[in-house]
Amino acid sequence: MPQNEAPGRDPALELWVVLARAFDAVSRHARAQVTHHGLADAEFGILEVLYHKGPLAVCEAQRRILLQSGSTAYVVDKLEQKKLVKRTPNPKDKRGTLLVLTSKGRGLMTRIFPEHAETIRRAMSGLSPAELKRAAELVRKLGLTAAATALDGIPG
Amino acid sequence: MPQNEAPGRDPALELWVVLARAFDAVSRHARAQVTHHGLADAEFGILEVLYHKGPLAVCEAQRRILLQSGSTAYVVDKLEQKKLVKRTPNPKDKRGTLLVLTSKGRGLMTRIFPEHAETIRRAMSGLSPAELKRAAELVRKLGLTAAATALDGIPG
DNA sequence: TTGAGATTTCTCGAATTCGAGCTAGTTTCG
DNA sequence: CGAAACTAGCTCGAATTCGAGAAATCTCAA
Repeated sequence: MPQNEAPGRDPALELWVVLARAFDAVSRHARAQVTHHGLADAEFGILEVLYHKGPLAVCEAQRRILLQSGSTAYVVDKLEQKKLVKRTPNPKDKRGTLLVLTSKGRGLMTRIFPEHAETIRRAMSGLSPAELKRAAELVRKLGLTAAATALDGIPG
Repeated sequence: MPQNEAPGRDPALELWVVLARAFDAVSRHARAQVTHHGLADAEFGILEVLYHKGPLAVCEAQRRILLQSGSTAYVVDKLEQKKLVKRTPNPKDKRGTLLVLTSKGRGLMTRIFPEHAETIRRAMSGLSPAELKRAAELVRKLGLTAAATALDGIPG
């Protein structure tokens, strides 16, 4: 049967395929580690950004974890129930809410973040430091330009 | 306040962050295009693999779309309801089911796959052909080694 | 041949995510 | 000032995904 242009022929489609696979493979490592501590991926994402950046508006945290606002509200609810973060009014913007790590949340991150970093390092140990660096450059450029390209224009 | 080792310092963590962002950015393009035709991402994934490889066992299709078996059954149900694929018994393995594109399904893919390819190409147009090739090499290597690394070993 | 272990596929409930739409607060600028 | 446009964050229903587990079949070494 005549195979219509195989995706492997097109460099962009090929990269798309390997990108999805790599993301999935590394995700599994990250998820396994994080689940191990009773956290969902997105929960860990929020905690991590607060841990590294300090208190943030919900919308700022949201941008970093790549979820829609409805999902973010759901995740923040969970974290509040677990007493890992607290919502506080944002004095700079009365629309907004500031997310703050509780001491319980900070303690948890202090315990598990190093382990998380080690998990990612191990998952990526197939690339040499130079390869990691080069890959990050290229993939960053890809992400930035893809994000900057208009979503709409369906050709045809 | 003292910022604990910023993720930007660690090449592996850095790549992890940009990888997730790039995947997300390109996904949005793919999703927008595919949604435009009334298909979910995973539905398109199944159709595409059948379109390019011919009839496949459910488990083979599943491996390529990176979903768990429960989710795959759900997606295949949807596609059957839409009369885009058909489940047929697998003569080689009585446990299994073979997925076959209907003519409606093949017609749909013939119409929209070229557009999909163009969408991906456009989303990735920020990289030169040489960069695409190099990125694919590195990211493929990353994905393969990450997939081959044991999931369990939580250090500590 | 046989039986332990692996594979394939599905079901089902729970968890997560999306997406649209709403309210309230903010910004822009004539 | 004041209207229009935008932003922040939420709710809610629908869609999707996961994860565990069951049933059928297959594999392969003893």
